[in-house]
Amino acid sequence: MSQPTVQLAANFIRNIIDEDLASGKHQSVITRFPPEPNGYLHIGHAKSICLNFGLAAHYQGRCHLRFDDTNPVKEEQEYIDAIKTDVRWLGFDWGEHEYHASDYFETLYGYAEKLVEKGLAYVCDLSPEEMREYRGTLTEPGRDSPYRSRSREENLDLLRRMRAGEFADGSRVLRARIDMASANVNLRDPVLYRILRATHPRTGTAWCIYPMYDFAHGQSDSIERITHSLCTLEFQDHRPLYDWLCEALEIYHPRQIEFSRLNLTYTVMSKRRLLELVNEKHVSGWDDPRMPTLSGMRRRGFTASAIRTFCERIGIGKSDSVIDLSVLEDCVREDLDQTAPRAMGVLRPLKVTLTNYPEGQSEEFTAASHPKDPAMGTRAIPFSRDLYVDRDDFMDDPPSKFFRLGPGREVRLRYGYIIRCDEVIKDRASGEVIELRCSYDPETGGGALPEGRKKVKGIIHWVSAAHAVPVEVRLYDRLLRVADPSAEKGRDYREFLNDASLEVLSQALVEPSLVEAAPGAAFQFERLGYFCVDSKDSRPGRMVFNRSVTLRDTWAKMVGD
RNA sequence: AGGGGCGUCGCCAAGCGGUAAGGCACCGGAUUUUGAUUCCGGCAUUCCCAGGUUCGAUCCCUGGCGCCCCUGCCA
Repeated sequence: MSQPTVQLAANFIRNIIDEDLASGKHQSVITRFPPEPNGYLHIGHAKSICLNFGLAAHYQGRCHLRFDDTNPVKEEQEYIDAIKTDVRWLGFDWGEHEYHASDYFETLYGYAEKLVEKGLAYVCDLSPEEMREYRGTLTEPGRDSPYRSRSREENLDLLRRMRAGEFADGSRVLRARIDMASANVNLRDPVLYRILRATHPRTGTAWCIYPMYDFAHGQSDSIERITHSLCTLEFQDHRPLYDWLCEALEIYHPRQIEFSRLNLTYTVMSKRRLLELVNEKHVSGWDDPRMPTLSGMRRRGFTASAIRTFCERIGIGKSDSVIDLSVLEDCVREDLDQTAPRAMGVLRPLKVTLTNYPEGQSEEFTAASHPKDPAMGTRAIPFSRDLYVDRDDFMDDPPSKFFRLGPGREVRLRYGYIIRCDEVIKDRASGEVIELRCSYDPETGGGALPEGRKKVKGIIHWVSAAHAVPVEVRLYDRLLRVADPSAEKGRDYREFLNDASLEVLSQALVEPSLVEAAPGAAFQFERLGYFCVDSKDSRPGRMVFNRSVTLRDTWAKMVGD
């Protein structure tokens, strides 16, 4: 697999790398994408993936895929597999460089003994509650643990027995001996190892002690000779510890650089919240098309290319940001406009009978699959007396600017004839419009416009009743009703879930050329939006289409959306 | 006086002492058998505020103000 070309806009991290290369500090660039396999990847991860792999590609270095698998109680093989699938789908290749922090458990343990031998770590018997007490607060210094002054010999003995499984879970920890009075809480003798009897997806029950993030991440970076270790802003306070450990251990010292994480309007991005949405059944799963997960977006019909473009456009910085969903949607439209074949589909069918078209007769029109790309070919569209158009394209009492059907109004059927609405049939009881009786102009087939005939402004899509394929269409909308739930102080994002985020249309009809469409295939339903065949629920006899994104709609905007 | 960050157009974001890139959004207009696409044009005399240094400051200094993160044996 070749790396996709990733355009990299200027950003402060590139500036740092340029300086490091110019000064000779580094000859090449090695980055890494370090997910914890405790959930599915989301678009925020895509930002990190594109950054890390993009930088590696740009500087002709390399990027490792490394699983930060140091907490077996939360991590699962299912997530490891899904993460690899998603990174590959996004278009990146880590080659031989797949690593796991668990690959380094033995080395990491050796580092722990080294720290003990240098008098820089000790085994502490404080309970979690006691430790919290001793830690102090943000404004008050902590106090030294009574176990802080154990001898090296005793610490080494205790550490070895911790590893050997002689102590109960949670009864002791290994701590770095730094400074209980530090203004940076992370430096108040942070825990390095805890006792935890859990089956690890890769190491099974080989270990009963596991290193903490702070004692695994930087060390793994060091082992892999990562030059620039990029992470999100919340780790800034950990950098002094990252640096302290590299110095104390006297090992290769990568540079940690932090950037701001991605937030998108109308959704949530943390794995914790996404897990909640899944567990509480607000969505159908991690790959629900409303989820900001990569698997959800893929199923929604967003392309890897669009997501890469998005990650390039939003840039990299250090200020808290919330990116407008429209940026992502624009990337999706930009990509799909070029690649998606056109087709016609009617979402909410309204019957149209052409009173002057012979019963039993039919004909075919040839339609281009793409208005600008002849190479995409054409398809045949059957036409007959009985048609369906979308209910949205008819108004009983339309304003003059409404260029569609209404009593006495003329409109062109896309690729077909101009028709005029002669009669509106309503249900006697409900008053609902149930049929339009129209007449067609035989001189106007396939877009023809006879001399002297005035052009009609409106063009609408349609399907032939006898030829159309009944399908299910799922319309998706924003997950939340508010743009930025974090701005709603003291309120839970679940209060803002959008009840209308999924609308299932079971009566939809599509043109017959779509029966062959494969799962995942994307189309533009003309005048409506981009749709793809659902990769999970679509069946040959009952196809399911997901709306990826609507087309821009200036009419909807005019009438006030 | 707890520590660490951030503050350039509605949302992102370049900019690194020489007189405010770009994208999205928004507003016009042209083309159009998708009210789509495409195409033209508009959109920060101003960079959180106040002082200072300088011939000149968004970029340097000082002092404010606002927002975010940190007290897991999570990552």
